Amino acid sequence: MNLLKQHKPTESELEILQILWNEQTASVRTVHEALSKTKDSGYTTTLKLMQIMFEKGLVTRDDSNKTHVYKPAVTREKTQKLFLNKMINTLFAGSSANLVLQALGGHTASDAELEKIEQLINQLKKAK
Amino acid sequence: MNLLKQHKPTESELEILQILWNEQTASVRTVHEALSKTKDSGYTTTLKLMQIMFEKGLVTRDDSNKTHVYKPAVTREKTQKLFLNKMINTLFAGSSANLVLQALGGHTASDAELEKIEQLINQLKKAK
DNA sequence: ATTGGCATACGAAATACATCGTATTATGAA
DNA sequence: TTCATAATACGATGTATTTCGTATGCCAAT
Repeated sequence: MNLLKQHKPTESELEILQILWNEQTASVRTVHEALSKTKDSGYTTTLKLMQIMFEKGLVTRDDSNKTHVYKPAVTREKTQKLFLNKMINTLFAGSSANLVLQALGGHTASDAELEKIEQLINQLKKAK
Repeated sequence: MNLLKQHKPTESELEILQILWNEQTASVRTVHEALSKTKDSGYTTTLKLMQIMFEKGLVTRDDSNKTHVYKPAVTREKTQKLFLNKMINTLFAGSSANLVLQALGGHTASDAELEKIEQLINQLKKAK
């Protein structure tokens, strides 16, 4: 239970974080309801997971009321970066560009999204 | 032990696959030597992992000699795609463009790499 | 032929993760 | 007040993963 460094969330923890990031704030019940759409595990499973996440420092909670209210304690961006780094290192030989090429190749992005990416590239090129 | 669908390699298995992808072909000894640079677990640990990977179908091996020779049975590309998909879904709200933006933002890519990405984007735009 | 070294096979322990059942507690309605 | 409902706490189980120790076989050099 390291409180200093960001824990690498597990698969299930990520599913829960996703919901918290969207809702900002949620009870176990709310999270469980949302999870149920794509998964079928019991309520106490969700509860237990969120309790563990609390111990790990992945979420905070307000327990002043009977029904505790949870918030994410790590940002989506930081977590994305954590996993991207890991992935770039273990799967893309350290090259972020490799990852980008693979991601763009395999999945279709909308025109608007492509525009955004192009803009970012132009910015990056200017910054040199 | 599903022989049909690609297994999702574990963390340790990915480390081994990386080495096999680079070397094309390697004995347990070779893999273990390479692993030792960044990790310190025993030789039999590496051996056992590679045996399990063989059972899962992640690698093939030639056991006609005393020292078995292993090859990757899954491609780097397929595996990259596997993890990218998972990641895009669980961390980037299903948007590959989000992932690309984050990856480009956080890591610096070389000019040449940016060029390649730009070219790909142009191709994608034309294809519509 | 013996022996030392390196290889594989395999069982078993240690850890992490996901899941659930049961006990207990708080709350609001009858 | 009593009781049903819904929430939390927590222990226990099951499974996957990582790790290692020990047994055993093979081969080459003495």
